[in-house]
Amino acid sequence: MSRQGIKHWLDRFVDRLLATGKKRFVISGGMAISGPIHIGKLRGEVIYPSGIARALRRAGKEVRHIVVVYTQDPLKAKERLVPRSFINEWSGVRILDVPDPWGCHENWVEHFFEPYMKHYEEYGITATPIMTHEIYKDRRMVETVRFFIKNRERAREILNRYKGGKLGPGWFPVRPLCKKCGNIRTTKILDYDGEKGLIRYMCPRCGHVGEARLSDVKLEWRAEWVALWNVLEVDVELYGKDHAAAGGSRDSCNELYRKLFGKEPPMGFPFEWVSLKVDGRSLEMSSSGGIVFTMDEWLEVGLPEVLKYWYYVMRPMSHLEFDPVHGVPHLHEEYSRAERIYFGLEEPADPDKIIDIRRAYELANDDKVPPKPPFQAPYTLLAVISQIIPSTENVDAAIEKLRQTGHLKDELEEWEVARLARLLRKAYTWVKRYAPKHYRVEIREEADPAILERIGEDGVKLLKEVETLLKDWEGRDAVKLEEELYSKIRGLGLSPKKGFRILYMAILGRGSGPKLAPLILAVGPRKIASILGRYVEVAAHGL
RNA sequence: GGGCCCGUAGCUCAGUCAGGUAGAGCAUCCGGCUCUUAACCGGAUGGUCGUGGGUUCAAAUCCCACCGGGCCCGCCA
Repeated sequence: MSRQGIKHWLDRFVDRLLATGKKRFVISGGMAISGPIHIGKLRGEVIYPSGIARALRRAGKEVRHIVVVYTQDPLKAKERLVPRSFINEWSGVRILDVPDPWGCHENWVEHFFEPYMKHYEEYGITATPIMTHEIYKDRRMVETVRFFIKNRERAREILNRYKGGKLGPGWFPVRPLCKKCGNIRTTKILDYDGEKGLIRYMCPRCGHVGEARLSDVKLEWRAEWVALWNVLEVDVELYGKDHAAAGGSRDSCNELYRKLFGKEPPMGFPFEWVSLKVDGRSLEMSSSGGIVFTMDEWLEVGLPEVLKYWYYVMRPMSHLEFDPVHGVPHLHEEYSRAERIYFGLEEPADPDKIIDIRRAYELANDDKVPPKPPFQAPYTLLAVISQIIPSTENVDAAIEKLRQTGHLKDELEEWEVARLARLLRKAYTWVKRYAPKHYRVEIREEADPAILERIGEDGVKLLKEVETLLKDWEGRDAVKLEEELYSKIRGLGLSPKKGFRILYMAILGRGSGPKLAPLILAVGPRKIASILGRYVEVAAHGL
C-alpha cells in the first residue's frame, strides 16, 4: 500500500478548497454567548478554522478569518447557570440588554465575552470578532433583511420541507427588537411597511406597541445564518454536529442560500462536541446549562498548545471526553510525545501516524514550532515538585529538584525556563484542584493502628528517635538532616530502604514519597515530631 | 422516523480515515542507588479489540446485521 498522498485530515480539506481555484477566502465561525465560553466551543468554531486559515495563507491565498459573536440573541439560560428568578425576569431579552447577573460587567455579553477577549491571543487565535448587533446595522444586512421579508413565502416553502410544514401562512423571518424592554424573541408583528422599511409590533412582555427599523430585528436563525453568509461573503464555515444531521439545519440553509440567493454555500465539514467528565459521569458541555470547562480554567492547568494538539490530532467527528482529573496530565504527556516524535527523538508505534502527529504538532504551535526540542518534564512530576518547593514562583528550586532527579542535565535557555515556570504553576493548580490523592503530598494527622501494625517494634523505636531528633531541630540544612536521619536508621540496624519506608508510612500513609529531609523542613520539623509522637504514644499505651 | 459518535488491559484512552496480525499512561507487583526515598531506570502481571457473519493472503481497522451506552435532528457549537 502506497503511503504517498497520505495527509492530515485538515490538509485534505484544504486541498478541496484550493481545488476551487479561488484567490481569497473568508473563513467564519460562530460564537453564541449563551453562557461561559468553554473549550469545546473553541474546537470547531475557532481552532480548526485557524488552522485552515494558516494553511491557505501558506498556499499563497488571501484569507479573512472572522468569528461571528451572536450578541443579537435572546437570553436562553438555564437554571444551572443563573437563578430561576433571573431567567423569569430576563428570558427572551436581547443579551446585550440583559444585565450581568454577577454585577461585574456592563451586561451579559460583556461578562461572558471578556474572558475570551482576554485570552484568545494566548491561545494563538487571530480571528477578528464581529458582533451580530453591529452587523444588523450594516447597510448590506438591512438589504438582506428586506430581501428575506420580501421573499418570505418562498423561504417558508423551502424551510417547511425540512420542518414538516410547521411555519404557518403569514410567517415572518424576523423578530423586531422591542425598544422598551429589549425583548427579541416573542414580539408580534402587526404590520409591515416595505416602502419605509418599518415593522409595527406589539411586545407581549411589556405591552409596548411600536415601530422597528430593519436594523433593529433578529432574523429567524436559519435565515440569519444564510444572511450572514451573504453579507460577510463566507467561503468556509464548519458546523457542529447538531446542524449536521441529514435534513438538518445545514442542509436546509444550503438550499435556502442556493435557491434564494443563487449562491453556493460555504464549504465545510461537521465536528463533534466535547463532553466533560464530572464525578465519573460524562456530560455534554453546555454554555446555557452551565456545564463547562472554560478557556480560563484550561489555562490555569494546561498549556494552550496542548489543547490545540488534542483537537488537531483527533479527527473532527470524534467525540472527545475531557476529564480534568486524568485528562490534563494525559494530554500533556501525549503532547510531549508528539514533540519528541516531531524532533525525531522517538518513533511512534505506527509509522503512518508520523504524518498526523507531526502536522498536528505544527498546527498546535500555530506553525511556529520551537527552534529545538524544549526541555520536557512529566506533568505529574512537576505537580509533585510544585508542592515541595517553597513557592511555585521559585523556578530555581524546581530546576534544582529536576537536576537532582536527573531529568535535567543541560543548561536551560531563557524561553525554556519561562515555559517551565508556566507549567509549574499550572501543575500546582491542577494538583490542588483536580488531582487524585496519590499525587498530593498530604501529611497524616492521626496515628493509624494498621500502619503501626505494619511498621512493627523496630519501627516504633525509629519513630521515637526521629521524634526526639526533630523536636529541637533548628536550621534549614537538608543535607545535614538527611545525614542525621540516615545515622538514626543505621543506628537501629535497619536498612535505609526499610527505615525510610517506615517514616513515609507514618508521615504520608504510604511507603514512598518526595525526598524526605526537604519535605520535613518544608512542613516543619516540630509538626512532624508531633505526628511521630502520637504513634509512639499509641504504641506504648494503646488507643 | 433520519443522522452521528462510542464500546480495545483494573482505570483513562490511542490505534479505525490510508487493512499487515494489539499500544501508551496510570494502578498493581518485582528488581536496581555501598549517603536514603522514587518522582528515575529495568522487568512482570494484565485484553474473547461489544456480538455474529462477510470480503481478503491478511480485519480492532472495510462491508452487513445485531447488542449495549451517549448524542443530534424542536434557536446550546
